[in-house]
Amino acid sequence: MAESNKENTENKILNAAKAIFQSKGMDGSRMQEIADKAGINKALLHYYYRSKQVLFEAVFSNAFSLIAPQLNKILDSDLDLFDKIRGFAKNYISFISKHPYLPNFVINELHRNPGFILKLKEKKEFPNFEKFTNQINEYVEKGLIRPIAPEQLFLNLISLNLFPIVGSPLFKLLLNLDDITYKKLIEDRKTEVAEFIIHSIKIK
Amino acid sequence: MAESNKENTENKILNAAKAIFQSKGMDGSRMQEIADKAGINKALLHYYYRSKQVLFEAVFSNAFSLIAPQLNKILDSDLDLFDKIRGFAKNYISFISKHPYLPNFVINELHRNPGFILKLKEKKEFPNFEKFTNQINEYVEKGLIRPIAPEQLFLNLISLNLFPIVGSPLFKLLLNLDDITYKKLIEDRKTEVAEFIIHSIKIK
DNA sequence: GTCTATAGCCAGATAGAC
DNA sequence: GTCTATCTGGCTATAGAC
Repeated sequence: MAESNKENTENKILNAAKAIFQSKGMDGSRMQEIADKAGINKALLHYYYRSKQVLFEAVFSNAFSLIAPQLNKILDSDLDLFDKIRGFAKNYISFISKHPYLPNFVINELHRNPGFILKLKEKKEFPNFEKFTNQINEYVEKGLIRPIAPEQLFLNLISLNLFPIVGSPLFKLLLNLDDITYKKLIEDRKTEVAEFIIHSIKIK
Repeated sequence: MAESNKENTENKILNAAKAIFQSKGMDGSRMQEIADKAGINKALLHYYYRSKQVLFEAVFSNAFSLIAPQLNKILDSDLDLFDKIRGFAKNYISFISKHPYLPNFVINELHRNPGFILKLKEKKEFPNFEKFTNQINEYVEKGLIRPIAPEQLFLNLISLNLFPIVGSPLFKLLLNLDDITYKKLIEDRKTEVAEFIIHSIKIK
């Protein structure tokens, strides 16, 4: 029970740590709780990861590395701009609905520990905006869309897709909606958001 | 040095607690740090607020009660819909730029402690959507804007305005922009966002 | 590799003098 | 009201047996 079990335990730890850290953050998480969730004890947790900090960084780094490829998959594709926007809304909302803590987790921890920013800048892959930027400028020149800064369009695209999910507890409260009604609202956005953006930029 | 100083100390405590809690959250904040920032010691802090939890709830409740009136001020005004959207973008981005931690703080703590949701539902004032909803439906009927669910327009309005500020560390990293360039991008949004929305819904 | 037991520290809370 | 000193509990981390 050596090698294969080691893999097994390590995976159990990472999954447990991911669940706990992503929902409670670094400060709100307890090593004991992670150990319990992984079905082991604290000492073994420290045997695999010397410290809470090290374990946390493994989880954070992993979480962050999910984001960029997911963005690239669409931004960097060969689709027509309007289909790209439609595909992004449809896929990204599904993706984030499955990992609803991810964006807030990353934002919080980047803020809590700005040191991460430098670390990430060194090693990680970032989304490649060149194709997306070129495409937008090209569409503007051809008179297919009205002039807009690619960065602004990107901010709009992400904000419209992510924030209603990230901020769902707040929105539910403000709009006074129950879970089911709100979920339906989000489901509708898989098409709504794309149409909203396309209506805004497309020249008829 | 009784009454007047009590007010004074209590204010110093609340301001210090607000600053610490809103940037570090409940779990990441230390009573010692709040005491230091208020220029007093821990014992006095506990004299005014029996426990960390009580102090935190005072700060949270106060933070939340800033949000609704700020929304109402515009949603519930007598402005033309398009001016309302323009006014919202201009004012709300300024407001949030001054309190950048507020939305995330509220979202995180609502998630961390869902008990707050019930408490808030009991006592707090919420934004009044009736006027806004009626106005949208009226504009749709008159053929001034294309059909859109008022809730979706609300989500779009808030998301476009808030998320680029809430998620600034993430966006700076993804777009690889320095603080000054990003700040300029946000500044531009005070007019960009409104035009983006109006282009999307207005029938020419 | 995995466990039990415990060291050592840190933070919230209180006692009690002034 | 405000302070110094201290209690108490909980949490990270390690020692050491199996």
